[in-house]
Amino acid sequence: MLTKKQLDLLEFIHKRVQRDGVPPSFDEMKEALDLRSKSGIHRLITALEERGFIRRLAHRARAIEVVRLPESLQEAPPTGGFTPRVIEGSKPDIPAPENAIPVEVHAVELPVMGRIAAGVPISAISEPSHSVAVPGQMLSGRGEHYALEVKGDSMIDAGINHGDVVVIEETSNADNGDIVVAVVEDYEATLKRYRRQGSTIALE
Amino acid sequence: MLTKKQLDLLEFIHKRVQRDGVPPSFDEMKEALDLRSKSGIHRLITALEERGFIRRLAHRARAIEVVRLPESLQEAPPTGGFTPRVIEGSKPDIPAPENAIPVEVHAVELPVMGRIAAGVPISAISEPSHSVAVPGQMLSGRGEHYALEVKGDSMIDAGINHGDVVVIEETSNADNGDIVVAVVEDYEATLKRYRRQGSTIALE
DNA sequence: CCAGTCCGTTAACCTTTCGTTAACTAATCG
DNA sequence: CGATTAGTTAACGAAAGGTTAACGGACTGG
Repeated sequence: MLTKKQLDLLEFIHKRVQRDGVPPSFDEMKEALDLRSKSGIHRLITALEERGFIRRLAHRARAIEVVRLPESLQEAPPTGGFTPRVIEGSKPDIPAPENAIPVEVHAVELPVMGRIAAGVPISAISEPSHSVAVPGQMLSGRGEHYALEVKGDSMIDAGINHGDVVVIEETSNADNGDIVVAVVEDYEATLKRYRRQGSTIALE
Repeated sequence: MLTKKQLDLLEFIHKRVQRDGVPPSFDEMKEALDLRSKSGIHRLITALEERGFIRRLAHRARAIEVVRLPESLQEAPPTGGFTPRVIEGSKPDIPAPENAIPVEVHAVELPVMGRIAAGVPISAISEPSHSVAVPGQMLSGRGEHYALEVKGDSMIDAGINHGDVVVIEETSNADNGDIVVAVVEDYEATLKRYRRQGSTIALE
């Protein structure tokens, strides 16, 4: 996903944030990568932002935030790390009630069918890649549900950010203002807000 | 699902990402598969993408990401790790497998302890009001967890909106940049970003 | 045998990445 | 306000990387 340079820079930023709590300035990054100019940094930053690894505020000094790390930089569990693999809540001991039917299941496992762009359509809804547990409260009871991972920030106004997982309800109709999955040309999918005027449909 | 060639390429890409953190270029893949041309790689890559094993950004250098692996390449799960499996679609009726232990619980019910302001402190963390199911992926494995409902929009930059439910991990220390629950005067709670400079602590 | 798929190859072509210089604009601070 | 610091943009060339079209061989299932 990243070139060597991009990875190097990302790693440097991450280390600095960890150490100082403050992201480095362009000049500091320039030094770190042994460049003679900030322009190169600017371009790398842009590439990292485009790929969803960092988020930033234009024109603000040191306004860079590492959003996610590639697997290769993931911290080792020993200290301070966050290990999403171990499943352990506060009440891990569900005492397996003998010959009891699981009365109320408050969560349902939904398959994550792929990634979807909030804005620009990207590669299609494909095969389930993995699954997430979703609180029963989020399901409508009608229709099938599945999940998609969101790529990009263009639905940020609706509180849908890059990396979020959205739960989709399959339905045969949509109301004005609903957020829908629009499938373009049978293989590209995108998240849009549905709006109908008379007989025409607008996807915002 | 995959041809031998496709599998070989997928395996190679995966190994390279594991080893270097950087996906291989077309030329490198060409070498690895002992081809004389990048075109073949291009075709294989397209096939892999079509089948949902990789994801990529067109025209971007090394912008390939392995999304999932076929069973034949699956790594042995490290002790304590877990491999999320697609269990269920929408149907909440789990057939109650006879004399089976609930081996893997992918969700945990967490109590919602009240509401919290993102910005201005509001009424305290109180009694549990109800509970939500939370995907196991969101828990860290250490410490107790509970949930809070967010009121207000001042953490919107961090993707935390009004009405969201945040999952809190109880811990004895915080790192710079972490978002923490700050309790003021023993009864008011608020969500802030933690920042330490030398011996002083700033809550933004 | 034909149609269809997979695969290897050549070669031209286009786009991105990268380092660099230099000028410009936006925030910050006294 | 003016000086300073920090981030932004344009432009250029070289190198690296990705895309496309076209030809042909091997194989498979009607």
